[in-house]
Amino acid sequence: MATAAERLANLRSSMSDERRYDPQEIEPRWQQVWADERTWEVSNDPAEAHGAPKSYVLEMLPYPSGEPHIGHLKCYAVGDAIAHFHRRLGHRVLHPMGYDAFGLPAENHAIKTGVHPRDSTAASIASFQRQFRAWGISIDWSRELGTHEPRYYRWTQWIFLQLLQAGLAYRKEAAVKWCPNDQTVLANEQVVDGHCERCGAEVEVRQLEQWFLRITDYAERLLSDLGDIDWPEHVKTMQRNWIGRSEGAEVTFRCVELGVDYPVFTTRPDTLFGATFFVMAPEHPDLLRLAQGTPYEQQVKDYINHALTESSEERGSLEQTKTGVPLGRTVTNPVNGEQIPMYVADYVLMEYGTGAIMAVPGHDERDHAFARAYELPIRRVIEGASEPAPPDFDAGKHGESWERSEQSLPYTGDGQLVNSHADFDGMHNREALSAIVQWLDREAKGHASVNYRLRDWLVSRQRYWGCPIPIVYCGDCGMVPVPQEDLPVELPDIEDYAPRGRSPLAAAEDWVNTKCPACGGDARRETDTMDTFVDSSWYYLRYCDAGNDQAAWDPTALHEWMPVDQYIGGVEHAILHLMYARFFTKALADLGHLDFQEPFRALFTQGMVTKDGAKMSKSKGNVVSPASIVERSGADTARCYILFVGPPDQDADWSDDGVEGVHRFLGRLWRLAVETAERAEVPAASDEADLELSRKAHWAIDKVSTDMRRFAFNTAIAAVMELLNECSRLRDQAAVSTQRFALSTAASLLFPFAPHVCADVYDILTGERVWEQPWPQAEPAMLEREVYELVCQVNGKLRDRVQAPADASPEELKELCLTAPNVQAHLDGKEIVKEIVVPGKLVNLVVR
RNA sequence: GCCCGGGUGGCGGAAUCGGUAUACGCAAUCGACUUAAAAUCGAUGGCCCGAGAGGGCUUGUGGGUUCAAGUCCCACCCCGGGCACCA
Repeated sequence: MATAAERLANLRSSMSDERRYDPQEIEPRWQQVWADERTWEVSNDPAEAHGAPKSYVLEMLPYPSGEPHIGHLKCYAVGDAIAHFHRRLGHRVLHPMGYDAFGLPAENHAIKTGVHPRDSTAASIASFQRQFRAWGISIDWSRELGTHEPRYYRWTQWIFLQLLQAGLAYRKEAAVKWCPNDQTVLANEQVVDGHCERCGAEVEVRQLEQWFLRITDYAERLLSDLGDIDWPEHVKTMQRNWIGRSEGAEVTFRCVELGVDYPVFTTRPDTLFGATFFVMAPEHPDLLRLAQGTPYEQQVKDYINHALTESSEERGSLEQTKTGVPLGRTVTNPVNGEQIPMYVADYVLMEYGTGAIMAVPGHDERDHAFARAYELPIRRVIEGASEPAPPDFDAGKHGESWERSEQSLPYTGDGQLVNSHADFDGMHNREALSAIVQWLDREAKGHASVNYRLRDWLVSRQRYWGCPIPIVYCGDCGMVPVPQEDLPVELPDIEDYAPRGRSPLAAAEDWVNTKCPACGGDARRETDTMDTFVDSSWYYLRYCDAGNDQAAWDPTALHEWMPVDQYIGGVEHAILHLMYARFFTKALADLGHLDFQEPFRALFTQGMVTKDGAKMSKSKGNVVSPASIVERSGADTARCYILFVGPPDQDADWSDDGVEGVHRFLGRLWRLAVETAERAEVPAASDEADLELSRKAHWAIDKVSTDMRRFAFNTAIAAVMELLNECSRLRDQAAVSTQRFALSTAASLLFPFAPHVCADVYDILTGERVWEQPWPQAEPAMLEREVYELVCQVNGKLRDRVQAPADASPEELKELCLTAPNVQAHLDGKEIVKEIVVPGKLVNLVVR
């Protein structure tokens, strides 16, 4: 590499009259330096840290499909800026990269084009690698991984077996979405309006044996530990809603005829006296037994069959009128001994609570709608103090008694209990709630209980392109885990990976037929693969010790780096990925493999990039390719623009004109640096201008430093623009040395956003490497001024501005304000009734 | 329906703790350089009135608190996102 002086000499001879900012020349040159010297690699050896604090900066790993898009550029531009900033603050930064390479899109693409997913994935990964290098992202490439590589998924399988051993993985029959045309199970995302995304056939529901992970065991901790992490509030709220904790009671209703107890979960035990019927979900296993021998037996069978084949979209529709069928049986309401009729209805969900509910039509909208449809009794048991009158209420006719009218039901608010029991009537419902639960507890008819919306995680996929589940089925031994030393169970390299009936792997006879690890007899492999979200639930751990082929990780390596200090990614992962990763961390910690509870200490979610206000999509033809921008304007321009256009956590609209503006700015910086580097040392023509430029540089250091910490990259870049504008304005008045200082400071501050041109500018001006310099420090003295502009207001309106000494007393400031010419004009004989003096800012005179 | 974001010039946006609204950039207009254009450099710029000095108005709408409100409070309108028969 030529020295700065040699390069300047070259520039002089090659472009005698004009220097052009040429990112195509600058960017590869610096990328080469960083690649040759492996600048961004970091070791796990704490001895090499020299006491520097660690910082793990991580962007969500990309799903390699096709070319990187503009959203990737934004994500990695944000992450790289933070990584660079932390390095310059003296931290040891881990900033790795990998690929979430298994999954349905690659497989569907493969089925469509006939290219094997292995090949299309490899091509896409190569394209991501090229782009990441071209963007100049500071990645530790020594830790690169792909979740589809056996050396990675060997440990995914190991984790699965750990969970199995701990009882956190289990098999259960479950209803899955089935496309009768493609003969395959579909993921929920592949079902669009009840139809197969690919062929359009109507989707059916099938009962199949599936693998689940017991995330529900962790519901409470996943909820409560949200308090310990620095995540955006809206993401935490989404997770809270998804976990959906409800407090209430479990209450037992007995079917005397059959002698069976049916517990229900309710959040409103205070309305128990208003329960006038009882409803079970169509999937409830006892329905046929209950209906047997009653006049409703056939109706119940028909209803169940119909309900189970209906798609969840149809069933879930709120508009749909409530349907159901009586079971011909009754249960006893435990609080008053009433016999209430039992129904089956599809508005009750089997997966929540106990799959059965007590129906209180007076105080629940759904139960009310059902009661109206089937003419069931509706009883008021709570009276609100300020219930709104029904729209058709006529005060003259009914007096004050409308509250008791059935017209105003259902009422879901708070109030006093009525029509319940002498012990509870008149009580406020909140008090009655706990009183009734205590009573139930004493009578052994119920108890306080908590329910969650969160369901266990269905992880099996009947698909080819995924991590095989390391299980073998033996005729004699049953289900046998593959021993750890036999891992990985490699995904066989089959040609016919199109799904037919069961998993495509079932057709790979050589692979499926195996020996039982326990008894050595004939056995068959599990043919389902794992959901891709399993692969990405632990990759951040593997980066810490990516080369380890003896274990998933060495605990000391994790101890060194985890948890991730700053995680960056799109909000679209607010629930699934971020919940699964938290679950894995907690489960692995419980199994003694980790010594921390939360994987991501801080989270930043970046906004979408749109074009003309719309999401970019191939069908709209409004896709902006990062590669073409980088080719035309350079990576520095592309990265800076995407951060300058607006706050990075908000959506941003792409504008080609805006890109031009940023490109001009970088060009101005570079040209002014080259010109200044060539100038001989000249003292300041104006000491005042010289000081002003120095001050502006220190102001920019201060401004950019605070903006970096609050992810306000747009205003940080604006501050460097202001500094550069000042450099241009004062170029002939300030000393050349001050110019050099100001320009190299600009480059130093902008380096996290535009690393190539800033490395070049810094080198040209100083001969030093900017990434090896500590982050600049503003001198406090340079941030203070001896005079400032005092704002003079009369009655809160700005009337004048005067120069005020920084150390002036409030009295002096008031006097200064009074002498301001335009203030005088507005006082004009009026009486000053109040004076507000805010030193450093303004004086406000209130006159009458 | 419920829960989150957001609404500021022609446009993207700034205003960090209630204290100069419109930083920075784009687009625009004018000027310099040029035979010319591009590139570059310099200047102007919220709206209305005024020759100017200056004045009035302005942060989705309507109210309120305050010496002072884009910022706080109340009510409403619009846009975007998440969840949605979870008992």
